[in-house]
Amino acid sequence: MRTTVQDVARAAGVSVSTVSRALTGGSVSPATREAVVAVAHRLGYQPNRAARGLITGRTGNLGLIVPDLRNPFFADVAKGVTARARAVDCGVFISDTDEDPVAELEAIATLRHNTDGILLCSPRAKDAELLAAADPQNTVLLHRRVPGLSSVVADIVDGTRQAVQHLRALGHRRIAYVSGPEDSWATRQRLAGLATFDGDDLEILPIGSVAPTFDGGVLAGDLVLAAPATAVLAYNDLVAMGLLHRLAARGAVVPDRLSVVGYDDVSLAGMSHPPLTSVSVPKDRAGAIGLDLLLGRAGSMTAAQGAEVILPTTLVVRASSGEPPA
Amino acid sequence: MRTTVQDVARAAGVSVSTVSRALTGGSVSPATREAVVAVAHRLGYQPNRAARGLITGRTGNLGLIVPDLRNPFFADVAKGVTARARAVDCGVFISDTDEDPVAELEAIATLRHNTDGILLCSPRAKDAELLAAADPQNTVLLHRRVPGLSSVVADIVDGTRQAVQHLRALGHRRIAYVSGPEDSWATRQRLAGLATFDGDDLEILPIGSVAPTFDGGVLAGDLVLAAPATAVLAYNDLVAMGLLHRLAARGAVVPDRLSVVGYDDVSLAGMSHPPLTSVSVPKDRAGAIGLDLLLGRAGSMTAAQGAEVILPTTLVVRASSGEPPA
DNA sequence: TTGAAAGCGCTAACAA
DNA sequence: TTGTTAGCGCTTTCAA
Repeated sequence: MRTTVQDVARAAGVSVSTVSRALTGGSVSPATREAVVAVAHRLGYQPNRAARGLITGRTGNLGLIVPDLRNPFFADVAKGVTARARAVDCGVFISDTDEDPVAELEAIATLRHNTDGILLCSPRAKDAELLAAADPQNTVLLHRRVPGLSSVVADIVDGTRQAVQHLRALGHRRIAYVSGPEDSWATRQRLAGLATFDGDDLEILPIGSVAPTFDGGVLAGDLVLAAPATAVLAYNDLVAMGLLHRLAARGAVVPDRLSVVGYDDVSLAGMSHPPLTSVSVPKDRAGAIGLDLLLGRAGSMTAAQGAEVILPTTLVVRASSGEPPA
Repeated sequence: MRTTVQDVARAAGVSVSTVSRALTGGSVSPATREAVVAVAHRLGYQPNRAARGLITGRTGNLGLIVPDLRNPFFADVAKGVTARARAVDCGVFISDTDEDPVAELEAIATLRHNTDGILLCSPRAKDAELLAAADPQNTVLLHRRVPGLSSVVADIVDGTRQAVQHLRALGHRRIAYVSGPEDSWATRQRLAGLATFDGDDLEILPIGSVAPTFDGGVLAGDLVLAAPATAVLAYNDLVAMGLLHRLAARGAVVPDRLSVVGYDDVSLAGMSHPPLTSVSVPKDRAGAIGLDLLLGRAGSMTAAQGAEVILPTTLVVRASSGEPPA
C-alpha cells in the first residue's frame, strides 16, 4: 500500500490537515512543518494528484494534442512543452491524432475534463469544429489561429517574405512555390506572404499542392524542374528534403541549377545535402509560451483572455540557396 | 460547472449507482441503460477519471519516459505507444528527460504513484538506480534490459550480425565500427554482435565512441577515412547521417569509396543521400507491446511476471552499401 | 497554530 | 435490477 497523508500524520503525530498544510504551504509553525516534511520524505510520500485535483479543481496536468509526433516539427513543439512543464511541475498528457481531425476532436473532449487546459498544436479540424469542441477558457492553439481562441503562432507571412527577399537579393526573378495541404491555415499564411510580391520584378510560379512530406517533395521535384524557375520555396523542410533528393537524382545541382528554401528549420535542415536554407520558426518556444498562457504564468496575459501571441521568424541561410545560373 | 453522475442521475430519474453501472457495464436493465446513456450523451457527460481512479485504484493512465523526443527513434516509439493507447482508451503521460538520468529517476518517482504503469524507454540511469526507483510490478523497459524488470527489446546482436554479414557478402573484409555512448546497454549489445565476427577473414576496426548524434557522425567521418576500412557500421542512423555528410564534404563517394550502414532505420534513413542501408528495429511495435504488457493485455504475459520480449531485427538494404573499391 | 469534519466525483459493497 | 451508503486521498472550511 502506498503512503498517504494519514500515514504521514500518524508518523508525525499530527493531524492530516496539518500535514496537508505543511506540505502545500499553509500556515503551520516552522517546527511542525520541518518535522512533517522530514517524515514525509522518510516515508517516501508522494501526494496523489488525482485526489488533490478532485478537491482543488486543478489537476496539475495539461493535454498536448499533436497531429504526428514523427514529424520533427511537432517533436520540437512537444519538446518545448515538456521542458517547460517539468520546470513548473506539471504533467503532460500527450495525444497523437495521426493527422485525423476526428481523433483530434475526441482527444479534446476527453482531455478538457481531465486536465487544467489543452495545448492544441496545428489542429486539422475546421474552425467551427474547434470552437464547438474546445473551451476558450483553457485552450491554447499552437501554430494555428482561430478567432475566439487563444493562440501562439509564428509570423509566417513575414518569414515567407524574408525567404523571397533573400532569393531576390541573390538575383532570382522566377521563384517556384510548392504548396502544402490546400485549405489549411498554414498554407493560406504562406500564400499571403507570397502575395505581397508577385508583380514587380518578380514572378511566383505556383507548382501546386503536395503532401507536406518527403514523398510530396520528391513528387514536386519533377514539376519544379519543368518550370522556368531558378529557385523554389517549399511548404516545409520535409518537402524541401524530398525536393533535394529528387533534384539530385535528376542531376540538377543545388544551388547551381536551382536554389531550394525550406520552411520551419527543423533539425534535419542542417543534415541535408546540401544543408538547407530555411525559415526558422520558434517551435519549442511556442510550446513553452502556450503552456505559460494556459497556466496564467505568462505575465499579464492568460488563455482566458483570448491572447494572440505572434513570434518572429528568421531566415537561416545555408548552402541550398545561391545565385541563379548565368 | 461540469456534468457529474449526479446530474445524469437526476435527469434520468435514477440513482447515481445506476448511472455508474449503466456506463461502466454493470448489471442494469437494457431499457435503463439505454435511457441513461442517452441522457449522459445529451448532457455531454464525461466521467472524471481522477475520481474514478481514486476508488478503483486504476487511473486509466500510464507514463511514458523517453530521453529525447527530438530523436526520431524515440518519436517512433512514442508513436507506437500513443497509437495503442488510443485504441484501448488509455491516457499517456509523457516525460522527456533530456537525456538526464536524474530527471529520469524523478519522473519515475512522480509517475509511479499517479499512473497504472510506466513505460521506460532506453533509460540512461544505472541498473541499480532503476531497480531502486521502479516498481517491477508495473514498469516495462523498452530497448533496455535490466535483470528484475520486464522489458521489450530488439535483437540487436542479431541485427548487428546481419549488417556485418551483408557487408562481408559484398566483399568487405575491413569494417570500421563507430561506437556510441560507452557503458550503455545498447552499445554493449552491438559490440556483442560484432564480437562474433572478429578473427576469421574479417577485421572489425573500432573507431571509438562518439555522441549518438549527427555531429558525432561528422566527427567520426575523418577518423573513418583515416582507417584502412572499406565499410563502416555506425552506432545509429543519426551518426550514419553525420558520417555521410562528412564523407561527402571530404569528397569520398558512398558507397564507391566506403560503404555506410546505420542502425535503427528511422524515417530519415530513406531521406539521406544516398539512402541509408540500416538495421531496422521495430520501434513502434516495441512501444505497443510494452503497453500491452503493462495493461495485462499481452496474452498470457504481463509486466508483473517479469516478461522479456525480444523482437526481431531486419537489415534494410539501400544505396549506401555496395562492393568495396577494387 | 492546530484538529475535526465535510466533501470533491466516483464506484463498490450491501440491502431492498 | 435498483437505491443507499461508505469511502478512495486529499484540501479546506470551521472551531478550538
